[in-house]
Amino acid sequence: MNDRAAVSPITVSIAAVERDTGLSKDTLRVWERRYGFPAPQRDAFKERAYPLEQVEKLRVIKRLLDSGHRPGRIVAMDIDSLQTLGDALSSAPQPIAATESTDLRIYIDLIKAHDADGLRRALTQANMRLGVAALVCDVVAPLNVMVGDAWMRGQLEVFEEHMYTECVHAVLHQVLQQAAQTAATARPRVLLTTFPQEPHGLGLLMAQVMLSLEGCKCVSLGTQTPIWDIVLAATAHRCDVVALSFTASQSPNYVVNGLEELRQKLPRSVAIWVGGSSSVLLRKTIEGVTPITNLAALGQFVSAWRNQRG
Amino acid sequence: MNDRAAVSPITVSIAAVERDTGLSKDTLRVWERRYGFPAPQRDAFKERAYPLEQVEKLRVIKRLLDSGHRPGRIVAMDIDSLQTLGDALSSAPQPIAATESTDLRIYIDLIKAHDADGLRRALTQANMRLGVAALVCDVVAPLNVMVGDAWMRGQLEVFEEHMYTECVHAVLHQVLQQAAQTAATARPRVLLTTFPQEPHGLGLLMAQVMLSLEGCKCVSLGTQTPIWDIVLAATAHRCDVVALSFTASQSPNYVVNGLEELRQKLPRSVAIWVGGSSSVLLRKTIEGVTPITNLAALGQFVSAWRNQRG
DNA sequence: GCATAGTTTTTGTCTAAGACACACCAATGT
DNA sequence: ACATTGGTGTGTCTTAGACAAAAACTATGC
Repeated sequence: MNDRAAVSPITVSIAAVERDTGLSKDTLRVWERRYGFPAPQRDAFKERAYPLEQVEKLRVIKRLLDSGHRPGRIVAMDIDSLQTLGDALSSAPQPIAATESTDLRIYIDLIKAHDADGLRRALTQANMRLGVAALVCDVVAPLNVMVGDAWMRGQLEVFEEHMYTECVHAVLHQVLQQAAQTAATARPRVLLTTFPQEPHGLGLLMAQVMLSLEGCKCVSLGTQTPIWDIVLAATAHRCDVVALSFTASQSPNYVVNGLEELRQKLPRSVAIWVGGSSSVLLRKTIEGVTPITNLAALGQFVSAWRNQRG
Repeated sequence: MNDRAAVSPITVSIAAVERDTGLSKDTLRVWERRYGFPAPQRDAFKERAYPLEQVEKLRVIKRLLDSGHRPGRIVAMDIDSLQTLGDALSSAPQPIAATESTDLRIYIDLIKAHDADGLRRALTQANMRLGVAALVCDVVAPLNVMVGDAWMRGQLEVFEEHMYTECVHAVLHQVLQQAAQTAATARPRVLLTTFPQEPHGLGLLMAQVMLSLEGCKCVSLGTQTPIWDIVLAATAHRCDVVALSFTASQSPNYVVNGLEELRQKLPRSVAIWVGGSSSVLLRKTIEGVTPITNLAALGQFVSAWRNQRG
């Protein structure tokens, strides 16, 4: 039926690689020309057929790219050097107390045991023991980082990460429900969403929890709202703040352009708050856009807003 | 700074059109060559600059494509003819009683009024009044269709649809929480997820609610799980059934190929149940894959499974 | 009248190399 | 110390043509 593949063990098409790695077809072809990697075989129709090991390496490269490395330096490196680079990276920025770290291991163990119920229960208990704010800032946030790292090192399967995300989602939704409903007249009114190519909603949900705690009125649009619709929604809901979340998988270019475009289309009276792990947010300052470096500090920004306009 | 645009009122790049319409750059260029539409202007760098009205028309075309029309017939049509086509389409398949329809209008009105709190409250009340099953099958399911249609006709903005989705998500999560927790030993154990290019999780959540009602043990991976990871997860969680959800935005080709691949990699003892609005599911029969035509009938499939293996 | 098999059309994706804007980095000049 | 310049890295866009896969149509046989 499908006479493609069949050249060597298992190979995948360029379209599949684009889906799996997030690198565009154009980029894959240009790297091949410039750096000699990837070096796909050709199938019966002379089209590129990527061996799985090369796709694996491309994923590692993508992850390193997201954390600040440049293609010219790393694309041609062999897989071992890349691994070393990755290890160095993930062990460096860990300002978490050792006791906390060991604490968090029990969650990782639950993920590895595929115990969704247990994970949900453990998170709910952490909520009761530590309180909502600490659950979000001291448990979920560092856990996200640990899970991301473990995945990059190949210690965690994709489906295990998915299960984790789903559990956290459920627990945070529950927390949000329990938190006393905010009055419809509360201020500031905050619109939460992400840009079109950002599918990760966890950061958004964490922000929504923290903002609700601070007594803000939150309206979430979920993920991937077109920029023009963000503007329309902010107007329709009479929002004071638009809060956006970005992960490192975003093209920095698009993030900056998008934010500038949004800033231009949105009335100056509406503030833009951005957070997440995308490194551009810290490197570049965009006029009229406030970067939120960590979730625990969100309360201060809310206070500042109230002082200025309340 | 950005000297692009500026040719005419407002134009967008080909990359932006790809994001907004879901049509690939290749497709956009080939349509231009073959059908004479879209007919983008050129910016200062001779790159394609699409006027907003053309993007709007492309979105309508995309929607018609998803519901079975073919490009050659509709791409060159003018906007009015397309609109007529769309109206004919959405009024035809509506086996909903008139009384129900008018009932559902109140939800649409709440969406139009941008009243997220009110919408959530109305849905929660419907849950108490009608029960969980009726909420899902008689309210949410037909509402999804109405919202989709209203959006295609331009009666609803994207952000309004997003708000609706987010509210339903929250309510269903809440319902799921309240439903008596299923024992860990309950059977069948069902794994819920979608294929990589399917971002819509609402159908999944509805199915999870219905399955939980029937006393199944559900494990959700959220959306967009790679096929290989579905196999790994099904094994790790010792699942009896893998349930997948598809919307019409899926390329039929990919759906069928993906299902065949999954069927091949998964042990025969694990059933595959598929549901959703993708028309291929009904047209083609795939060996070892069970199509679920409507949510209300899910219970029968669960009973059948239990009779056969319990 | 209708099923099956074979042919034609439609459609989206892939290929190739080149051009070029924009971002980054370093070395120069004030 | 700091602005300006220039080189280089990088990804996206451009072109037209080729072609596989799917859909639609046609012909044949019963």
